[in-house]
Amino acid sequence: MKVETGLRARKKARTRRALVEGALRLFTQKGYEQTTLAEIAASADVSTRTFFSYFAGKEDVVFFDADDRLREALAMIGGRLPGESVAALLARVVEAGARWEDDLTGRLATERFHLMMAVPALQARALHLLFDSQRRLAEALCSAYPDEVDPVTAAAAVGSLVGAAKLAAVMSLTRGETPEQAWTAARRAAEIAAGGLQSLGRTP
Amino acid sequence: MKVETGLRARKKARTRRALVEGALRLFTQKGYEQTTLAEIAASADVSTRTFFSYFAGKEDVVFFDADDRLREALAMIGGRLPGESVAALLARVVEAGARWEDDLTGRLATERFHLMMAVPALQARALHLLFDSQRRLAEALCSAYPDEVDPVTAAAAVGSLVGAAKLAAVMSLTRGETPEQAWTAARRAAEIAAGGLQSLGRTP
DNA sequence: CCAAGATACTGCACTGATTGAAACTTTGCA
DNA sequence: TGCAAAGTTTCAATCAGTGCAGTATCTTGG
Repeated sequence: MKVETGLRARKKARTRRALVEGALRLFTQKGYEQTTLAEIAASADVSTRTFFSYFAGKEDVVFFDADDRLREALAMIGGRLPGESVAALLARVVEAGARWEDDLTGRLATERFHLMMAVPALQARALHLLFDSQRRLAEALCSAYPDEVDPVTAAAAVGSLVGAAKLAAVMSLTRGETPEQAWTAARRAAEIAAGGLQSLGRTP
Repeated sequence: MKVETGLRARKKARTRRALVEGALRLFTQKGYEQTTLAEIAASADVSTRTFFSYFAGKEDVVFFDADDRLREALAMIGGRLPGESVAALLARVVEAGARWEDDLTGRLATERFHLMMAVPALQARALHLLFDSQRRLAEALCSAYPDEVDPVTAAAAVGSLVGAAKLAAVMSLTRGETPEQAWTAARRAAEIAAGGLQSLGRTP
């Protein structure tokens, strides 16, 4: 896993970033579907055809950092602290995800939220990515706790936590709340999920 | 909500069914992306344009019964038994979903599974549909338990249960297990999620 | 420093999904 | 029967995505 450093690699990185920035700017300016690939490519001074050697499709530009984030989460699970419980580990992973910062990510996070809420195609892509991530996280969890966690348990743990958090966050945003409130809702939902549902529906 | 019965309505229903059957047959025969809308339309003796007055897109044919199933689930939540706990109600809903039968649904369930596992576009659509359903189920849950369940709790309950079940099912299928085994995995995952994750990762 | 060889970029043609508009046909009903 | 609504078809246009062939640009071994 060596870090590329040649001229070629630097140029690629610059173009990639130009594509992301241009695309996100255009998307928020004129709307996602109103923006054509030709315009995005033009904004980064490459041909339309070249766009596809950087991203597999129009939607993927928006999730340019998904790979890195997943990689980080997987690394955290792989390097779990000895004696740490599954719940505690997953809590750490979620927390790290919430804090993720990055030149682009930080600056564009809010716009991306709005885009995702507004554009069905992006919602679908987001869910798909998130789901694939869950699958890989669950697998990693199995490997990290080979004696204690079987595949179904791992799926239950990851799916339940992420499922609860995601739904709570989106519903919060749909209700018109701020991204901060959404994060709070997500954490609370994750806690509820972690604690189990048995007690719900009878006033405590 | 009256049931249409005229010639017009019967004809529409017949065409719709023809489109679904033709599409599913072609999909499993030659593959999803290898099948064009023109072929699907031809298989039902309508023009390509007309296809779009029955379905919003190519992917939607595959999920022709999603609406009905959601409607049923919402009705069950709306008519919850007095005194029934959230967990018990949701368990009933899941169970009813698992038993869903229908001329087409039953016959095509397995093929649909295979398609969904194989075609990314369908996975994405499925997740999106499922997510929207979750959102509406959570809202219904809020209304059904106005005094005991706030939005975040409802999201946590639905998201956690569905998230766990879905991930477990898909991972089971990915592992090459049968649809029956996948259902079993899903139920077990849902139980684990319902019971909470606190205890995981320490040998019981 | 230079020639291969590998990579990346471009233009072009083409398939196929999706949409809008206008003309036409069928069905429901007075 | 004859009109209006609903449903279809035809036609044209847009745009995402893909395959291909040729060109331009790095990287590397010598």
